[in-house]
Amino acid sequence: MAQAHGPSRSAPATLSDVARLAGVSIATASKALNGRDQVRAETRQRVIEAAARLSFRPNQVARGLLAGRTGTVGLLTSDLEGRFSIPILMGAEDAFGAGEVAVFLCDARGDTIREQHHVRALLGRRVDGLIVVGSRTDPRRSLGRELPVPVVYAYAPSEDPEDLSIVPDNVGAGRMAVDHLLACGRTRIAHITGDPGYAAARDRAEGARAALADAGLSLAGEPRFGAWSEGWGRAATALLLDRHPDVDAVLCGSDQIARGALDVLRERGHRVPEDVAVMGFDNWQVLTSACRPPLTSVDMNLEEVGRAAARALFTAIAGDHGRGVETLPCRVVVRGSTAPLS
Amino acid sequence: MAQAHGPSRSAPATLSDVARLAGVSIATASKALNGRDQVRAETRQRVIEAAARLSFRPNQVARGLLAGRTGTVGLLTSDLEGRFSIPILMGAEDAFGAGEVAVFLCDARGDTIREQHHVRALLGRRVDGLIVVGSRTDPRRSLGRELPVPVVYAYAPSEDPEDLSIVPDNVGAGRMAVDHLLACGRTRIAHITGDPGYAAARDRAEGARAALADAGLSLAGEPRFGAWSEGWGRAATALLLDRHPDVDAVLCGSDQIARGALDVLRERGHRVPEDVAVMGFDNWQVLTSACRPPLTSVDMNLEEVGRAAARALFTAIAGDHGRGVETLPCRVVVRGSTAPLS
DNA sequence: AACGTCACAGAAAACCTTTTCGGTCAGCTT
DNA sequence: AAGCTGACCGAAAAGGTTTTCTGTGACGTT
Repeated sequence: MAQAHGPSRSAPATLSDVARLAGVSIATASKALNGRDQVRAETRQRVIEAAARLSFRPNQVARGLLAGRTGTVGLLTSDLEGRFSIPILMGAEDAFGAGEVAVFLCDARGDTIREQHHVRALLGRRVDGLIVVGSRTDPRRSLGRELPVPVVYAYAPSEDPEDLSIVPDNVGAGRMAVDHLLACGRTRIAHITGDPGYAAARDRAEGARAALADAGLSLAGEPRFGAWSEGWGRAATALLLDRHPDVDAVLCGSDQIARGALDVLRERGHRVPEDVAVMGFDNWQVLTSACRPPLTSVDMNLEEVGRAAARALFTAIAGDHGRGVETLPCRVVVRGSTAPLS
Repeated sequence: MAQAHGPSRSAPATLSDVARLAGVSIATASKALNGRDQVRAETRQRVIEAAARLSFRPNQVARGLLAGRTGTVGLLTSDLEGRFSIPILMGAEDAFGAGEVAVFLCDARGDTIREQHHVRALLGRRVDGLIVVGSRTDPRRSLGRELPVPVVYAYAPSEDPEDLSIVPDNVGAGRMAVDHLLACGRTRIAHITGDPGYAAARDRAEGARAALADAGLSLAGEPRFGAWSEGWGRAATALLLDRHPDVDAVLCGSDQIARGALDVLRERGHRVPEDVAVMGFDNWQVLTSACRPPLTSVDMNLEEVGRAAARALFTAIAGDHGRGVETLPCRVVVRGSTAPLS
């Protein structure tokens, strides 16, 4: 199966090939192709044709060496598997791709050693900047202030306030969720959420509480912290219904938890959304659309987080450094699991 | 918030800085650091210390320009959002990272124009090779034979048999699934699967049929093609139970379909796995562990597909080209939804 | 003392592009 | 005819590293 011929592997054409074919010097060829003046229109045309014939593509490596900027950035994720990195990565890739910047992808797999290794490798390649994507919104160790290139932290903020971090506004997300439920006329709202070790869980709960307080209300019972799983969603909902049979809304800390809640509600004969409204967080398409009824959820706008991080890195590379933690708003996506009380 | 000072942005040390500090010429410094001979041990030591003091990292850009190989590859996905690309990407990143190769990530978003654009950009950066990751196992258009670097197709094979493609063995996966159900003593096996426009659906069905034929059996009814959704899983299972109330196993074309099937079975009072065994494909953790009972599923070994693609690209870059479609075996992951008939 | 050998260090070329600066030539003015 | 202007083109340097080739001493041999 293996063999050694393969397709044509001729070395790509260089500028001097183009120049030779067009009968001009290298310098003239460069000027002609880059739209600089000092070149007669007719000469320029000859060069352009020669370049086309050889399918010449300027060597970005050489250009990078000369310019001191390579037009590349490193994107360092700590956990590709987790589903939060992907939309951020897509947003960043999108924003950079438009700006002719190429992205090196590195996955540290949650290992600090590997992360250090990747940082060194990326610096060796003279990236113009770095984006560090975390897997949780809890603050993470800074890469340090002594790096030769700007760094932007996305999703997981840096512990160092001198660094620039872009994160979704989880507190605001909790507020928005409760505001939506209040707008639906719900007043007995319970909150079932995930692992209290996660800032996301605490922040969302805090936002929910604050929004209720603003309305002169409070949660039905304490927030129920547990795990980010359907199993916990089911268990906690069962308990909730025993203790507070009159709830008219369950705000769940994730779509998975919400899915579990929906299943138990349905099994126990509660109608959603007529009797009880249910909401989740993350707006994870596969889950929200598989739920019965489809799940209203708060979208964390992660793709926008990625785009914003990319833009921030752009301006930092241009010399204009930001600092501190910048939060981005989320948005409620309404589906069948919430509706006004009739 | 924005401002212009920021951390130290001194240009990284160059080899000539090191040489000057060590009091030797650039050439000697290079030889000392790269372990070549022609350098006295004492001199070498001085150079190494100087390099450490300046935290010198050789400029891979310059090295790449000289060597003609950049130590970079392009990873071109057609659909990052879809969950199949990610494990492949992780496997490839893993295999390359160990080999000191850096990966450019590009997402074409299913758009041919954008794909072409990315290919050109990557070639301009003089990548040593390309991996093209598809979102479906259906054959896709080749990038062409005239590219100056080797290309390996992963997941979605190239239409051109001269190209090298690495794909999971969906036919084999169908066989393995049925073999497992047969080993559990099941004989009345139904198959509910997804969109018949997908080769994955057809291949798995074909494998299932072949394995049953080998055992002198056939499917309970025709394979039920539909959509890759829980909704279809529910609907098809309801129909199936009406038509064939005596099935003792349902092989589902995806974990989502299987989840729908499980829900309907439970709602109708069938015990899983005692009365009916249920299996899915893809081994999508979030789903398999959220199911009641946890779902037995066929893992497509996508990470291994990514690793194999990376290895194949490695050897292709070394000049040893493969061709044709190479299939990789899958594996059954047994959980609570299948068990021997008692 | 002349020569050869050996160990080591440095100069320079190569990789490819961009940019600066100097040079050539036609055409024009005085 | 001499000088000037302006348009155009090419030589060369720069960017950082690796490698080849050419020294340059020290030392040992004849």
